[in-house]
Order: sequence, then C-alpha cells, then structure tokens
Amino acid sequence: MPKGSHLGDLEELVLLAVRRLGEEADGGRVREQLSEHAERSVSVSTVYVTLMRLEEKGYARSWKGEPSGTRGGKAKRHYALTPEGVDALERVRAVRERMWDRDGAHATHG
Amino acid sequence: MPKGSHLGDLEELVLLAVRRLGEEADGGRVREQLSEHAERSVSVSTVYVTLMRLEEKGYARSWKGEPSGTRGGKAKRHYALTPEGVDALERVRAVRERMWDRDGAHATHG
DNA sequence: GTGGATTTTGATTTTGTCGTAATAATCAAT
DNA sequence: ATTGATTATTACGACAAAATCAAAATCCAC
Repeated sequence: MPKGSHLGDLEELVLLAVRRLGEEADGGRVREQLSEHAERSVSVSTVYVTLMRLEEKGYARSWKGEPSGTRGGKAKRHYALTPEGVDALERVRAVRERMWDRDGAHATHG
Repeated sequence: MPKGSHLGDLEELVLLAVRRLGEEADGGRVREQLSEHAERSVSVSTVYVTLMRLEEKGYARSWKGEPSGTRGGKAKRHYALTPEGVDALERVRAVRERMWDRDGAHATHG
C-alpha cells in the first residue's frame, strides 16, 4: 500500500464521474454527475479539491480548454482518467465484488 | 446528507466484512477478512476504532461474548449489521453500479 | 470597471492510521 | 490460591489524510 495511492470514497465517485463523462469532464459537469447520479451533493470547491488530489495521485490528467465566448466564459480545465486511474477503479470494484459475493444470506433485512 | 451518516471507504469495507461473517464477526476476524479478501492490511487498532464508529453511527451493533477458554482467551466483542447498516451498504452499492453502467467505452485503457 | 463563470485558498471536521497502554483470561510455579 | 509470566482483545492518545465549505482570486465578455 504505497503512500498517496489510496482512493477515498469521494475520490472514487469523482473518478467514476470523469470516466463516464469522457473527454467532456470539467468541474461543473462532475458536480452535476455527482448530484444527479450519485446521491452526493457537494459544494463546487469540494469537487475541485478532489480533482486536484486525483491529479496529484496520477489517477487523472487535465488540460486547459478554450474560453467559451459567452459572458463569464472563462476557460475551463478539462479532466480525463489516466490508465492508472482506470486500474485503480477496477481494483476497488473487484474488491467490493469479492466482498459482496458468496451467499449473502446473512443480511439482517426485512 | 444528515451528519454522521456517511460511509468512508474503510467503514464500508468493514461493514462488508461483518456482513459476510454473519454472527461470527469480531475484531480479529474482520481484520482477517480485510487482509485476505479486500487487499487492505490495517493494524488491529484501526479495525476496532472503525467498528466503534460504525456502532455510533447505528450501522452495527455489538454484544459481549464468552471467554474462549484458551490461553489469553479474553471475551470478545461480537458485531453484526443493523438494518440501517444493510441499507447503507445497499445504497452505496446501487450508486456505484449506476455510475459504472452505460457504455463505459470511454476508458483510457490498454 | 462590472458582472458572471470557474478555479484556488484557507480553515475546519471527519476518517483513517498506528503505537502503546489497559484489560482479561490461562498457565506455571510456588 | 496468590503471584507472575504469557497471550488475546480492546481502549486511548496522537497525528496524517480526505472531505468539506465559505470566501477570495481569476478570467472572460460586455
């Protein structure tokens, strides 16, 4: 477990959001995905901070886009997964699947 | 998102471990599950602290067992999921499934 | 320069982490 | 059967990392 390679729960969700957005990922869109599809409504800053951390960890890369031309159309920073990011996502997924698998009859549920 | 209801990534794994252990969950077994099936080797104390936090959050309940009779066989504290814990687990699972679903063709992968 | 969108900064709370101390039980003498 | 060593389990105290947001800083068009 090398330092700085762990995926927090929000980091994972953000990575997932970037993934499904393809090359169209940016702060705003990621936040939208989170609140619309992941039951996680966080502030804008939370998203950015997480995105930066993900980039530092090597799970995402980013580049600067073009100004949009509209009023207040500052150039957005775009994000995409790195191969390492994809791997990390697949690893945690495999772990969870393993942990869920096998009977499951124990659940205390109505 | 009510306060103190979030599931951290380790908390989720611990909950999953308790779940698959049924009524036989205790600190040592949970730790074992984590390292054997979840690629997460943490210290004993980490497991206990997490278990306590989970109980405070209402996702797990615990009771004291009997001494084991063997050398050093102090009575263990046993854990099991509460219905809330099961729900929490199912909710995060559903979210992740939704986030993975649909095409997935964007992955930058070799 | 104003006004609107996006990103960064600073500060705080929650989670994750471990070393070590405290408990509790058995075993081996005495 | 008390005392001390040995082992397993749990609690405590400190600190690092992740999550979180409000507010400040940027950048762009008008």
